Amino acid sequence: MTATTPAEPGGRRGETRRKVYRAAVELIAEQGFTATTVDAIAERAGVAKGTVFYNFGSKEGLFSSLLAHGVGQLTDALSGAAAAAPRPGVAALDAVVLAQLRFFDEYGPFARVLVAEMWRTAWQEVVAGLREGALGVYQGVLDEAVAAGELREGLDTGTAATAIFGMVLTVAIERRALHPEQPLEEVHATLAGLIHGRITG
Amino acid sequence: MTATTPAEPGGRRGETRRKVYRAAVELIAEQGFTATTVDAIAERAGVAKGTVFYNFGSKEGLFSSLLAHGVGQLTDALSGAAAAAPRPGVAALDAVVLAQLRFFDEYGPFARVLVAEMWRTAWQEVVAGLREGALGVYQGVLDEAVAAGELREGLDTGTAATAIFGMVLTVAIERRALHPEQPLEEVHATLAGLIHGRITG
Amino acid sequence: MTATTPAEPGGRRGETRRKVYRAAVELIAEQGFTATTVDAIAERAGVAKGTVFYNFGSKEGLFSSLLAHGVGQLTDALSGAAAAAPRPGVAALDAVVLAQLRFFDEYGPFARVLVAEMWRTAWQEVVAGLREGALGVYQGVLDEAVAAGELREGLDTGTAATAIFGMVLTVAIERRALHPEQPLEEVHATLAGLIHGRITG
Amino acid sequence: MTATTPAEPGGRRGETRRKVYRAAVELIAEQGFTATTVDAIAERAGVAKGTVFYNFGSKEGLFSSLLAHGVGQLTDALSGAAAAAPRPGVAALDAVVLAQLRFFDEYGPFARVLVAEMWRTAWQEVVAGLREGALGVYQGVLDEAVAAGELREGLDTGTAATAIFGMVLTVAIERRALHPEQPLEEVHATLAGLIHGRITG
DNA sequence: AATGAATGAGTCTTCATTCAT
DNA sequence: GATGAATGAAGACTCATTCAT
Repeated sequence: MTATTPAEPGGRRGETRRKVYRAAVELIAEQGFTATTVDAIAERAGVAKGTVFYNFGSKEGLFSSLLAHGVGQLTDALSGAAAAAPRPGVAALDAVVLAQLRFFDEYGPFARVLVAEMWRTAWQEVVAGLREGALGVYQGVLDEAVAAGELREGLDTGTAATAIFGMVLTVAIERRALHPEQPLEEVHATLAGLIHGRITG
Repeated sequence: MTATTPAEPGGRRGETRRKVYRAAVELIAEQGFTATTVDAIAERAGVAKGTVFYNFGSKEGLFSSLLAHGVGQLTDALSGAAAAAPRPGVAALDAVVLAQLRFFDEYGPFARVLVAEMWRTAWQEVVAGLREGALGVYQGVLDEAVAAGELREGLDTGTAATAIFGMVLTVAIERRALHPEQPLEEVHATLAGLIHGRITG
Repeated sequence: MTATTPAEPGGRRGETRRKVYRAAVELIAEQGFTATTVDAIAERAGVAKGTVFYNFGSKEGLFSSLLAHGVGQLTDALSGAAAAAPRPGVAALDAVVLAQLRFFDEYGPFARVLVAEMWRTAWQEVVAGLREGALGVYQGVLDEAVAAGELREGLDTGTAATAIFGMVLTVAIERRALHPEQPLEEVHATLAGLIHGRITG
Repeated sequence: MTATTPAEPGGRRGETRRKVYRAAVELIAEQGFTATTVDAIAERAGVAKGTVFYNFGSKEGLFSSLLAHGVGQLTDALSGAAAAAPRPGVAALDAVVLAQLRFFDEYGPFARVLVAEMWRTAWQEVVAGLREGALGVYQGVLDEAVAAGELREGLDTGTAATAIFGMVLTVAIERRALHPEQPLEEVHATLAGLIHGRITG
């Protein structure tokens, strides 16, 4: 069994991996990837330093596994919201935006990690996963809105998906950093208004 | 200690500072702040390593000076576009968005630096400068659009400014990374359409 | 961080610590604290540079640990001599002086380190330890001599202890540097004569 | 005119040298030789860094010149006291001890510099000067005391001179550091009592 | 006589990674 | 499976010294 094989979640190893994982998420979110040392991760996890390497192979291995996991959860949250929306199109879009806001509200530190490390060439696979996952959800919803005639025919939904995702991401980070008391719904209303366009908001 | 004194731009010192500056911008943009070594900066600038410290005090000092400079230039570009717009309101907003796209098209690496390092607690002053500068331009334009009745009365223009800024920033980075051939005008049209709202775009 | 934990003396770690210790004492004694590089210590100890930091945390940490150890040994040597003296009072004082001379004869380099670094504000704890230890022995012996009527009633035994300690220290260093061939007993006789006073010597 | 030539004391150069000198003494006394940078000396002296080198050739040159100067002053103070003593012998010895205490009371920092740097192999000339000067005064006085029958015939006055000098030096430093309020006369009485010997004190 | 920008060898320190136990 | 002592390459930073002005 190699270092990168997850192993069955029940055993002693699964337990160890989980502890390391949790510690790593917390620390990297707090301080960023480079500033987080394996020493610190091991200490917070309550294991020896060697154990981290035994289980994840390398610091980068641990981190990319961690990023991929976060991206997966985000994708699940967004696609869940899209599916649960009463109607497709712009209404579903609003729901997805709200879901993204809520996700980053809960896993706020992850948003910062994502934004800070996303564009490193080392982790292009993760970005690719993000495109296929979270951005894919947005693009799907936008395509439906176009099909429903709610949005202009010929809209570049790929670019638009990136645009909305980045917009929500930035606002979510800033809210956490500068206005944590501002109600999520208020922020959501503002964003929805923006997307819906002038006056009509 | 002259490290913090800018020195007149003409002399020998000013010339050296400029060389170091240029080298640092390039390298940090290519590899990020942490991955860029002072050795590399000095080598590319064609000066001794000590010279970097003599002129900027520390790696962080160099970097924050660099960030502040970039933010200043960005602010100038945006406010120039706003002032030059034929009409205020949404038309001016479109002009500012285009200016931001162009700025990051030209100084693309800077966009990545900004997004990656912007939220470090170490550089909160820079973020503050960004708020007052670039985001301030957006907010001003939005306020005018609200006053002109082009946007919903009561819009939270602070949040909206952040949202649009983040949207453009994200799209600009992705375009450079994944679709560098895509015409800037096309991207601009997509973003403008999004902001102007459904159908109407 | 295990840097401050002494670790059991038997294991691998204890052995390493001992090697580093020995190398550091030699080198610092030869060249002084500042002039001694961690590189040199590691090389002479036959370990990697990182090992020094792994075990002692910092150069200063290594050094203060080293100083404290030396002070402890000195204190033991002096108090042992005081206890072993056939009679208390001035006779015991002579014995302690001889013990200090012998100690610095054997660990001569340590005397130079002590005298050169003793008054740095950074190591006030070590000086405090010296006061409680070595100087304490002197003061105790002097107090007994006063009580026995061998020394003037009301003598400031604190100052006197410092005086004698400094006297022996200075003489020991100079002897090593300039007259290493001079028998220790001769030096001791001179110092004892000085303390015992005029003619009577 | 070379860098080591003192130059006439009146001119512009003499003035500059004096400023640098004063700054260097203060700083080295406060922090020790190695910890004191030429930058700091120049800044406190209010001159450019290059000026220090122009006038003293090197940091070591400045320092050894400084040490030699201090040793000269100390020698003057001690020999003056010896000459002024009403009677030679032990009485003169007491006077010299008092003079040394007073000197280090006034130029306290110099005592610390002396004790910390005195034994560096680099400055053996200075130590030689100290021997010939300050220690020479002590030895002369002791020789007279022996000749007068006040001290034991055959006393090793060379070693005794070093012993008394070191004793006073150590006590002076400690007094400044730990008991600055204690009257000098009290300390002097204690030392004199010690040297005069038991009971008789 | 003085300056101060530039230098680069030399330091301490960090930290991901290895491996014997 | 897990450990933690040991490693050494790499990095930021210092500072005495030089030299063109």
